[in-house]
Amino acid sequence: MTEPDPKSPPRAAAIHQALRQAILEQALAPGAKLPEDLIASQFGVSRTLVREALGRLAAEGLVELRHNRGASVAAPSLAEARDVFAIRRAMELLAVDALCGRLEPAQAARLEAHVEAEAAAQATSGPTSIRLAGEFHLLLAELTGNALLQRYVAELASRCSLILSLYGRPHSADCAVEEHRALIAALRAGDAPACRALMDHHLAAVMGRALLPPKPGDMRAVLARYAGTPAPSPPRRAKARSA
Amino acid sequence: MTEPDPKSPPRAAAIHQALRQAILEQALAPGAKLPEDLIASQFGVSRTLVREALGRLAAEGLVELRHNRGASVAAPSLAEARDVFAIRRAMELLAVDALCGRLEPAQAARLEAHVEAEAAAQATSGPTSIRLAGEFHLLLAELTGNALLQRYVAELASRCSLILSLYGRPHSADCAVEEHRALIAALRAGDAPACRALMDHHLAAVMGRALLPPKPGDMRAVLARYAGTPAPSPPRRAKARSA
DNA sequence: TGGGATTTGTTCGTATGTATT
DNA sequence: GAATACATACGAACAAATCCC
Repeated sequence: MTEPDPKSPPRAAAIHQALRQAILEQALAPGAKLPEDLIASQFGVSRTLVREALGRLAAEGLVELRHNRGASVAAPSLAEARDVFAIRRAMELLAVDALCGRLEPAQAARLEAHVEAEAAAQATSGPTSIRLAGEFHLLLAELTGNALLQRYVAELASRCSLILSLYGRPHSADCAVEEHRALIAALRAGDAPACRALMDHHLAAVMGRALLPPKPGDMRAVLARYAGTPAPSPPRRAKARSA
Repeated sequence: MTEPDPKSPPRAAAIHQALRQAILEQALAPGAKLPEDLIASQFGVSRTLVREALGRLAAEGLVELRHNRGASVAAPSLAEARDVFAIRRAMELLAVDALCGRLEPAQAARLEAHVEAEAAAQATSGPTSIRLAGEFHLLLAELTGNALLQRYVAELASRCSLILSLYGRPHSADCAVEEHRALIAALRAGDAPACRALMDHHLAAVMGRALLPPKPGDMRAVLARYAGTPAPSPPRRAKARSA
């Protein structure tokens, strides 16, 4: 009416976004039940919209939907974590390949401004720092101009956040800023191998944080899983759930 | 209880699958409207289940969902086609990387049996031949053991089919069989560069079919679009519907 | 094992928004 | 340009399944 909204405000998307944020911030822990009725009353809407939002979240892998048994926050297994990481790595390498040597000045400026914001937030706000570190990768995907890649990276990054909240350390973004800076430099220089290596190392650091939780001793076994080789530990079963 | 059905029959999934098949077989042409009421009565269910199915199809990129304007079969632009192809290429290269040199005998046997089925169908049934050619790629993804990769490849292959039905030739699977055989050989030999090159060439052939449609004359204009340059043909409108 | 409370799956009706004459 | 016809968005109620005691 009098409001400047060009599109009508999509109501289901608001619920979707709110639940998504709650999950990623661990306000809703992995495995937590998500009763439709409760959520509906909490948001002041009917169950229909909640259902739709839960359906989308399930498509993104953030919630698990069991027939006649309702929805719950996803609790990915380590095997699923490995799958997600492998695909995220491929997608982000695709992004840097597309950008390497083709970065326009305005795009480089956006990246550098973002990293500066990261550096600024690093000193003060913890949550903001984490959020910005993740959004750097979204920005990379966006700059490729490939909308589908952007969607996939967003989805995969979200699942990574959930996985890190399950298995990982609290995520110290200390190193991330420097690694982001180095990547931008390599992109500007058009050094494709360096770009790939930097991105690879950067993501491997994230993976490592997820896989070396309590005891540094089983690092080798954990890495063996990531490599996909059942080599030195045959009696290990792949059913490691709820650990 | 007495029935062997391990899961209850998900009714929405049936509608989803039926619509999906109808779209991929071009029984529903790109751009065609999909009225909830009509589909609901056709399937003998309420509009709610149809809505859910349409939502999933929209998440897969097979239908477009405009607010307050209903659903229609997706009609991807050439820019979207380029995006989909680029990501599919990365995903399938990831699959061959994971499989190269690690193919177990049973897995290799499955692949070869599939290719033999392709060869057999090639002489007789056209639709079956097309279906099997696509399922070869799904089988590759499945053999990696990465369930998420499998889902993504399935999704991307579906969108590719839709794109080919819009812009491509009728798809002659003649060459595919030989290319599939060559890829299996390279996977067994553990020749990673050859694997990547073969898969790359194979997918590039599919892309090429989509991009050189009726007249070889406007190839340049088409390629210009793919490059992302609006250069030589500004008066073209993107409204090509209901053709 | 069984019964009741709770939650989900589904249907149908109404209001709102869009396309058409 | 306004009124009509139609399709969609959303909500409330019914039926079925699950969970808990």
